[in-house]
Amino acid sequence: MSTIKEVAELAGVSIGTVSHVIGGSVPVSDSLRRKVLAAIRALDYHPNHIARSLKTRKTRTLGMVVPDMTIPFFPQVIRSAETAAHAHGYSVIAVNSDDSTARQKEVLSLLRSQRVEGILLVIASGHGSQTQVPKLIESGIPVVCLDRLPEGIEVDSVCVEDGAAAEMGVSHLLSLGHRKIAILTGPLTLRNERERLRGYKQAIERAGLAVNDSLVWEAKLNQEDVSAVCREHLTHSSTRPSALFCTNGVTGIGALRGMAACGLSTPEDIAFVTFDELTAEDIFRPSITSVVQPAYEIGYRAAEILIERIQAGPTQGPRIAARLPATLKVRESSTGAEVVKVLRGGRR
Amino acid sequence: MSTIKEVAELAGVSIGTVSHVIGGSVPVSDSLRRKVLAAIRALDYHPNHIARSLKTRKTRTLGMVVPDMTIPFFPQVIRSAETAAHAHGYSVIAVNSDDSTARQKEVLSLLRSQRVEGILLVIASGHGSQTQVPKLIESGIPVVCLDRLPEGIEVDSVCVEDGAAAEMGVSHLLSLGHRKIAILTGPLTLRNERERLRGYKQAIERAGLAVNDSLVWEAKLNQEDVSAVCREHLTHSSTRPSALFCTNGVTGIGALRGMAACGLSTPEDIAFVTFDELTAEDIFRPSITSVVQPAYEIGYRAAEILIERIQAGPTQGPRIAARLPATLKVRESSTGAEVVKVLRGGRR
DNA sequence: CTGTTAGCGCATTCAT
DNA sequence: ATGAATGCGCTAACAG
Repeated sequence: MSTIKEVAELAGVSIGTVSHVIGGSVPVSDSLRRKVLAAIRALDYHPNHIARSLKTRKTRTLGMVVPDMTIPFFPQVIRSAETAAHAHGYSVIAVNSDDSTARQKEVLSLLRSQRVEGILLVIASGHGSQTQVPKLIESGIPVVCLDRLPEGIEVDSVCVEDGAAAEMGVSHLLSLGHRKIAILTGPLTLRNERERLRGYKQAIERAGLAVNDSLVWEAKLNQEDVSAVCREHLTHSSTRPSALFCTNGVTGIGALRGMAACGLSTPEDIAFVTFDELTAEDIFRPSITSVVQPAYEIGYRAAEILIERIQAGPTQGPRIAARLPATLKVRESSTGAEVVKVLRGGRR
Repeated sequence: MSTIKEVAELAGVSIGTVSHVIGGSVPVSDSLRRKVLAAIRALDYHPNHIARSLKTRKTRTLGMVVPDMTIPFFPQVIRSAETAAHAHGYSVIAVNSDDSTARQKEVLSLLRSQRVEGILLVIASGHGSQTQVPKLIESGIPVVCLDRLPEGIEVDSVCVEDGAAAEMGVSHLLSLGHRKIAILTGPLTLRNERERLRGYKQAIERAGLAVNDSLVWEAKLNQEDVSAVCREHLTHSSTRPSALFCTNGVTGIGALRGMAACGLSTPEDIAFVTFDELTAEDIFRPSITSVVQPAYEIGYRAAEILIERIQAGPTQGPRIAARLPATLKVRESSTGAEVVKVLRGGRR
């Protein structure tokens, strides 16, 4: 791996000149520029970003932490963040936290050591407090939280309008005549899960019904736990709800599995609506009514906000809290029919 | 962001001593170590990897290039590679090439500038030659190719036994009595697509049939093109095959869409088998018979091989070509029944 | 055991 | 327009 020095020698100029033609900021005569470019090609020279960063104190790199890239929602967000970053000359390095606060701590520390200029963070769902975040921000590394927002921490954030989105899904079930609607959430340690639960309650109460706590089910974000919780609540037909609303894709898939395990199917036995799309709904049956998040926009906006913060410097401007509307895609799991309607969530 | 110097000052020791307690290689007295540790905590000090890397010429980082993380196969591979890397003290930074050779060139150059110690590469499918790869290897950066292997280039590789896997899928259709079996491949510029096609032909010929070129369909890796190709071949019932084999998840989904657009369904009108799983097959209908790749193992092995190469130094040992067996999951799209059988691909 | 020092490769003054 | 010199933060070799 050749260095700027070798390029300079081969071109017969000083390293300063080489640096100038690479940087482009300082003018260089055409003859020298040509020689330098030739030498660069001859040596297959690739500037050492490490050294450059050490000098300039800029890495042009964003860190991104997600719980688990194999959950389909996240690759979409990462990719759009990458696109936005790229448009501003930034790269993004994405890492998994395994949805563990301990591991999240490790990767944040790693990202810090790598001197990323900002961090896009989807927090882990464990109980650990998110004290790292203010530390990061204090120390000059802007953070934008996506999707899942931490408690009581001043930080820029981008997510869907959780409450309104959930309310939209549940209202849809109510409008279909359902009165006994259960909700299956992920860990309520996550604020967005609580928000979605709030939206559910609001919809129920607006319909003049009372919230029945025995219809509020909480599960961890893994298939086993979700299925177990479902089976526990679905075995007895007396207590069974007529409809089920799931607050995310993981609980959504798990619930369908749990229902299948109980010999129940949707929409025949239980009407079903979930956050997030589970599959190619145009092909597979039952097609599932979904509250769809604007995943692409969430990632894109988050990266843009982050880069703006970076470029604005450590200004203590007001925190940005972008809330994007979700879309309700009505399919047969709720209606029983194969009609597909689309409702846009209102921006409020 | 504090530096080692500040830590040293606060602790009242030299920067050498701080470096020693961090590195752990050189013994330090307990009293000093405690002081240093306290200073580190007090300052919330995070060692600058940039500076460290510049000095040690090691980044402990692997680069990984995939065409598109939103294709479900890739996040699995990335995650397992990350797991393997982490076990050896490495991080991985994954980037998308958008399946474009031009963009791939850019990101490889970027990765090189970032001085990653090795690269896991899933090549783009365009026509561009992969001359970058030998350059990378020559210059001391080991490369392991996954999934898609470049032409005529000496490089370590890990992928599924493409030919055998395809043959297994097609043989399954033959065993069901199908005689007019079409194959829908991705770009045949990709060797693995050609290998899968070879497996198809082998199965057909072993059954004593002749390969009919009009049943070999090729499409680009995007929904529009795949659907168009399908519709073109499926509209006339006279030329319609009784079964369709798709060589990857993208053409698989696209084909199902194309079939739906022609008013055809599987398994009733056309038996269907595809590489890769398309959805949660235990829940949605039709469940699709799939040739399943060991995604986790592919990523894991690839990372292990790469790290071994890195640690072995620029030895010119023999190239490793790991070929992993696929699994055939028989479901209703081929059999019409809801039985599920599982056949393991033989390791040969 | 502890401290001192010389670069790692590069961008950037500051001269010329 | 070009070049020489400085130092970013750190590790490793060495001296004490």
